[in-house]
Amino acid sequence: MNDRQHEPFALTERKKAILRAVIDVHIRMGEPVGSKFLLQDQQFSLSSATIRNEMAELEEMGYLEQPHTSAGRIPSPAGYRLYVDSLMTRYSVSKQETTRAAAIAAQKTDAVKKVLEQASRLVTEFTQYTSLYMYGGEVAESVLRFNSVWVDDVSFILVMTLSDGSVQSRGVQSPIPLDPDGLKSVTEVLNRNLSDVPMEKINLPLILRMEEQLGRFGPVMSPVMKTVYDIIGDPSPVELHFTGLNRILRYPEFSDILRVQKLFDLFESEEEITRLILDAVPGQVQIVIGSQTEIPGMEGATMIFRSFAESGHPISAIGLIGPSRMEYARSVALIGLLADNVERSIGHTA
Amino acid sequence: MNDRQHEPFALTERKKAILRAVIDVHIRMGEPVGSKFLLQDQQFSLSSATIRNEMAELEEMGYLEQPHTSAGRIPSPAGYRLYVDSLMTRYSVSKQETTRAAAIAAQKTDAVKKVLEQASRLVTEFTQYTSLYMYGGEVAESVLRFNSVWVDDVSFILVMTLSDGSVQSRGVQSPIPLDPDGLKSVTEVLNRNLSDVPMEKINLPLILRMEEQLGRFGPVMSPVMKTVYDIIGDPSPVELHFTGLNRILRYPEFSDILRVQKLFDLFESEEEITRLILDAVPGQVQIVIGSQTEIPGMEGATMIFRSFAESGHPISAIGLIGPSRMEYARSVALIGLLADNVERSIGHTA
DNA sequence: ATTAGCAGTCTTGCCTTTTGAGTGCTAACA
DNA sequence: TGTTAGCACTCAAAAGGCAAGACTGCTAAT
Repeated sequence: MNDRQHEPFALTERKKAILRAVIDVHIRMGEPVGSKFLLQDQQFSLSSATIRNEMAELEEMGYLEQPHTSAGRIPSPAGYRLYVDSLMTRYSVSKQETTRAAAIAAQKTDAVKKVLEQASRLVTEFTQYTSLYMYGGEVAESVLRFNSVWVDDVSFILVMTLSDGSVQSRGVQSPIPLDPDGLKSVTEVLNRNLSDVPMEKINLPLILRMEEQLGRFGPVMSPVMKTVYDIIGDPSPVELHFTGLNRILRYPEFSDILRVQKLFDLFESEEEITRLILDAVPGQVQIVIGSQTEIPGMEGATMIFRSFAESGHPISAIGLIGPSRMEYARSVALIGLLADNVERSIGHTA
Repeated sequence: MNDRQHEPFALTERKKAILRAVIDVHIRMGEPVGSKFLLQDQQFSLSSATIRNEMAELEEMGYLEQPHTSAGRIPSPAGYRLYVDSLMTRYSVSKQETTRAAAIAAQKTDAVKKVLEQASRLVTEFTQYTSLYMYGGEVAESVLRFNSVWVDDVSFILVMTLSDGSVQSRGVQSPIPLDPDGLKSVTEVLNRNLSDVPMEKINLPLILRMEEQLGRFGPVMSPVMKTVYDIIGDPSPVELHFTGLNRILRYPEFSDILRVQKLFDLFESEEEITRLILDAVPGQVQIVIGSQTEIPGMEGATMIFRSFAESGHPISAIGLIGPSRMEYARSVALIGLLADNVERSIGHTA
């Protein structure tokens, strides 16, 4: 219907070069970049007028935009997208960064959360952007084996080896006096009836049957089952943590308090960001350019992250959030490096 | 030396009433309050001129200040101090608040941190201010007793009952094949040599002696000692967590991005706030009016908190941070209520 | 296809003016 | 002696006007 049958512009090499230059400069300076400045900053064997023409076409193609008529150009979300997908020059991590990151893999603590947190701290330290980590409530399906340690007449320690390989222990108060032999039979009954039984299969008949088998030690079941439920019962909700929230405030695009408010509302609700991570393909660095999404509050911000999967779906992640005008190459490389090390570390424990 | 021998003003009841009124109104409106407005808002049987005189004297006494000559008065830090100490009208918590808060004490999970976190969430939900909790690295002094659970030839689980009453377990990989009897003797040696021995007393000669006692199982000591060190060795640093950081952005006194930056820098460093809590008297609600301290970034903000002590010194805390213009009475009451419940809850576990 | 030159646009900074809220002071009053 | 009405004064904040400067788009020449 539109009469303007407009020969679509081709993305020539020269256009690419100019687009890259514009984005590079904008990332460095944070301000709209004009044809004249571009000319003297980067070396092009062209005149400013030609660059102006090219920039006008790049704008029509949707890669650049103009805050107002008499201003320079800034990259559009689509421009950033093209940039990160195929324009930017790779960054290779420094020796020092590699070494520091390796420390994550070195410590093989059981605690996945600690590893993620440390990685997240390093992200902020390296990049100076706000970093985040998601920690999925990795709830074991079932208890593989029960062991117990006798403490005194009314208390003992229940040690549970879980289906995910981890080990949890809890103190249990017994409502009746219990000698070491009694405890032994309790443990046996638990192993016989509950080994590798998922939570949803543990029902009242089963519990009653166990109480019966225990005879006079039956009353012990009540606190024991409470403890079991505590361990494999309710899937603790996904956690989302941020480090270096002050960092994002340093950028002029977030000098408007209203924008910061919206961004922090987004952080606080946790929901949107969590879903973003859960929906993404695990194992590779993702770049989400805020204004390309429908997520309120993400305008002008970009999130880079990589998630870690367990049996197929993402369960945890590390990443960063900064202005869309961001050092992409470096950020992507560093998230990749740190994620590699996290993966190695939590792989070790399994 | 100063010739101006100025009869010091007395803090008459009328002055108190006016000061209270000024602060009440300022808390509600957020703007400097003038004599005329005060008159029509609250009912005084006085003229605006009289109030002006009184306010001028209150200013000279240091309780009020004037942003500029032609503005109303705002409370000074000292004014707020007087207000919270003796002027404000008590707030009594609602039935609903009491009930909700009681849920904290109800769940007696081992995890102190979880309790603090939940309390912190409730603080924000109730008051709509940014809340925080501090969680002190409660490191046990020593291991009271070792128990072990045999898993397979090369791995076992070490269960340690600590001096603070808690129980920790860790999987250990053995460098040499180990049968159940071997594990038993390892455990015996540990109990004989390390029971209730504080970290600083565990030195190389002691470890060597144990290896000797173990004979061919000596090599097991290395991973075991690593685990022990992991549990009682390095005091994990004090943690400080915030909830509802977006809340503070809603107040006009924090609409200036520079102020917000400084405040968030303060949050991020954690050091100053941690010390504030550690230096305070535990067990009672503390009110720290930012501008009365030397802490950079606290200007215009007020922190209300209560800490929990263990053997005398503060180890954890919950609290909130908001603008100095804050609903003090309600905030204090709610922090008190929630802290009571936290105390009850973590008391139960001990 | 490229470029020089120029008119046109729109933000930004700066200065001045106006407005209005609130004060302090003086003089009258109970 | 304490209280009040009235008035001149101050100062921040808002509104308006003006000049500077940075870029652009377009036209015409190369």
